[in-house]
Amino acid sequence: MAAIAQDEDWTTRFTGLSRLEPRIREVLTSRSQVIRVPADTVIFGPGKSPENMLLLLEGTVRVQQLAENGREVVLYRVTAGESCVLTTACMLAYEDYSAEGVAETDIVAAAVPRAVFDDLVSTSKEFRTFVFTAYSRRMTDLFHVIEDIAFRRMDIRLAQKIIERADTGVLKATHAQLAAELGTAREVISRQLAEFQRRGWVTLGRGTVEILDCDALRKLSES
Amino acid sequence: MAAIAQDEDWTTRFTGLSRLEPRIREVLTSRSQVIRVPADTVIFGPGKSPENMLLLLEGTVRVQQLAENGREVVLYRVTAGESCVLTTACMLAYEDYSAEGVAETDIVAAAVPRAVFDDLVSTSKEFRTFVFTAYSRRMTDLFHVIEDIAFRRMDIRLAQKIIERADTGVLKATHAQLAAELGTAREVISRQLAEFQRRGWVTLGRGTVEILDCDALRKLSES
DNA sequence: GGCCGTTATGTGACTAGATCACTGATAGGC
DNA sequence: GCCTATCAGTGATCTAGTCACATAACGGCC
Repeated sequence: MAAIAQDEDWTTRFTGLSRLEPRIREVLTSRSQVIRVPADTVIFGPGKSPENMLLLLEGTVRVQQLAENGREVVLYRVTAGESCVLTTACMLAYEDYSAEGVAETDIVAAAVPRAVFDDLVSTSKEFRTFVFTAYSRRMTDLFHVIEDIAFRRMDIRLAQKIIERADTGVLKATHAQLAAELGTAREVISRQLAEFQRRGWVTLGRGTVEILDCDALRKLSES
Repeated sequence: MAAIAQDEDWTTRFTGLSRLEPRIREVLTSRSQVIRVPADTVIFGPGKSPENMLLLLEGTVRVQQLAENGREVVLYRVTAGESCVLTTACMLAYEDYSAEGVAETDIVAAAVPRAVFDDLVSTSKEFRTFVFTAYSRRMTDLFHVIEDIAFRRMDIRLAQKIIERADTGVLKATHAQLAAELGTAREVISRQLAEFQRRGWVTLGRGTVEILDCDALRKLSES
């Protein structure tokens, strides 16, 4: 996670933008602004549509759906090198959505103004492909979320999530946070984790889940 | 639902395309082909990506998610005057999706070849807006589906679906079809409908649900 | 170190929903 | 009038979500 140099050509950090014609690259870098946003900032959400399309250079944005009763579910994450299409979506059209994007870490992003975005879409085939690919990927992500929620068992989903988000072998998250990830209730997570611990797959601590038997978790998550 | 005249300018049927410049309109109509597809045809799906973007002139396309265990859930419907963005999505990029689109009725659509689509996106701001609006709308639809599945009770969702799909006061659908709409099991629907009938809100027949008390259903669906 | 408010987790009882394995009912074709 | 789909009803059982709590661990602060 290298820092961004002041005049670095960050376009090369995006798969899909690497082969832009120099002229387009110039437009993109010169007419957009690199911004920094602290962790936990709400980037967009009901009643807060951003002016710009964001291209994430560093950090991750968590996009989640909120329900009236306070429960949540994570839809997808935007990581460095990806664009936040939802931003584009509400920038260009529809506003009636109930999802919000939150900076999960401190963030560095290129903010591309609406007009520049439109210009680039119309003049660069590469950029068009980049944008449409981003849309498709998100759609696909949403399909997977729907499939998971509607048809997969909680234990399987939890095992999967633990593996996915525990890079070091220890996952730092409370049961409540995991519940919000998966769109379920905290008690459900507590009980499932207790069961995993009983089987010797994990050790639980306050705010942590330590993986003992990754293979067992993986096996469950693939069943 | 008037028939399509052979050389009709169908672009006016689409909100968002009505103010196209004549040159663009000409490109769109002359370089795309009006096709007819019988009901129940799979328009796209895993392993079947179409060559063209479809603009629906008549009929509806049901887009649904399939699970391995045979269960399904309806994601959204594309109606006359809308475009099938998923088609665009898989046309332009990503292929790994598990949703499929099925002609729910006989269909008349304008098939816009990939090259023409790309041309139009780059040359017409109106067309761009049209495409992005379509994407946003679908995204929003998916958010609602997720919210429903994750957080709303089955009885509420069923009441809502009955009202939504029973234009004449009688809904023609089997319990299994309603279950596939809502992503649940047939038995769950049968029991819920039995309860609605017990309360005097509907009368059930083989393959039909007749609404007796629409207000009661609406009240439930809004709670 | 002991006190205290906050946050995190544990647990029982209950309701809703999903699954399984059936049975019974009805329409339509012959 | 019979046969065979297809459609609908039902009990038992399991998983998941809800509610109402009881404990337990941490992080200051005196």
